[in-house]
Amino acid sequence: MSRTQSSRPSARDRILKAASELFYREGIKNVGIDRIIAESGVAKMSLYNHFKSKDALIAAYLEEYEKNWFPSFQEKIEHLAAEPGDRLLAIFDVLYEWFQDQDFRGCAFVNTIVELADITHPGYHIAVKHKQLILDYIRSLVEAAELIDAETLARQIAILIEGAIVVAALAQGAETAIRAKEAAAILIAASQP
Amino acid sequence: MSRTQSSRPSARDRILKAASELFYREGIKNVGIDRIIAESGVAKMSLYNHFKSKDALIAAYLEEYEKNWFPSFQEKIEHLAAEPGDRLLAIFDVLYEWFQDQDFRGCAFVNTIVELADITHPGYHIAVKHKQLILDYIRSLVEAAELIDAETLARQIAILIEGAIVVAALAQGAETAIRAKEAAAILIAASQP
DNA sequence: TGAGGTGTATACAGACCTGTCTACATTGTG
DNA sequence: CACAATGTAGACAGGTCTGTATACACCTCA
Repeated sequence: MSRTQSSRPSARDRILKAASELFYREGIKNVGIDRIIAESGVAKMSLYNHFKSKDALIAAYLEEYEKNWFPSFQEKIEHLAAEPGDRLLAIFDVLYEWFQDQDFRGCAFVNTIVELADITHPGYHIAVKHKQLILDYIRSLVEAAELIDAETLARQIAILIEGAIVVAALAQGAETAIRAKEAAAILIAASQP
Repeated sequence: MSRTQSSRPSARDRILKAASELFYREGIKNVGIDRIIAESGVAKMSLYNHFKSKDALIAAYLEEYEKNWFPSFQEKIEHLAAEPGDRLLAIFDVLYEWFQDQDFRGCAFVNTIVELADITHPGYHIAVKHKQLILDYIRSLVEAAELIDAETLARQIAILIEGAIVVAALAQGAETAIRAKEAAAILIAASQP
């Protein structure tokens, strides 16, 4: 697994970390294998021993991203609010934090799909699964809040989330999250039974 | 300008047409110059006589796209509805049509920015200008409809539009436009003076 | 001590990509 | 007709990219 004595992370971990940062910040097609091995301080053969190809590395990058992103997202929301209705709104406070990150550059999954432009690439299904997971979580909150027409409301909130991410990334304005939150509040109020 | 006798479009027009289709459908980085000249039936030197570089062609592609997209968007909306409040909702009917297009693959400007990942690229400013134009148009409709807090409402509707585009592109579901329309109607109703 | 697993360093093959060069064909205009 | 502008065809230089091959170093465990 990891090196026994040295505290240095394993080659695989360093590759994934470097690939994640570079792929997200500069785009998949703009980052070559040589950049990744230079950044992670690993030999090229080590990379190809751990990952069959660049496409496999891309898929691993998305899986790694998902494994970290969603639990962290959910944890932050549930730390901010206890009631399901409040948690729906807290989503946008978490987005607000995220948008303020210096390196924020939109959704890694959406960006990757745009760059790949190929629904047969393994990364496509990981991205779709990711969006499904978020939608399921929103729906569970909407249902727990006992709001009417849960499916529609959940999907509308998902639209607000995606829209806020795109607008914030393009205009570089975190306050987009606040406007989206106000819009979500109005939709939720209109869905009271 | 154009060929006098033959009805064949000029080389420049054919290049732009081929580049637009290929760039949008397959992504900028996935389409090489050779593909474009093959598709447009033009010599490579003709392309480089009309466009200084691939980057210049990308910028021209975005300018061309903008020149067609927004007037057509506006025209369709104003054909569908006369009152400003109705036109705000008609936006989403136009999106619904667009999403059903076989080749729909999201917003060309957003996709290009994601692929370039470089705010110094000339294409970046064209894309930002495009989004500003849409926001200005929405704001003018909101103001004409005499709704309160025009700026906020306009930006919220813009968020719904961007979100609908992303969700529809990812899930390949045109009905996303209808859910976004219902959400917009609720926001508009809440903004009645 | 010696074997095997893991990582390193680097060269290289082969594909592809942008952009340039040269030589030739076509067409409208004075 | 002759000239200039425009387009064609294709070779090619120079760079980048992915993925492979080779030779060597280190560490662990028997």
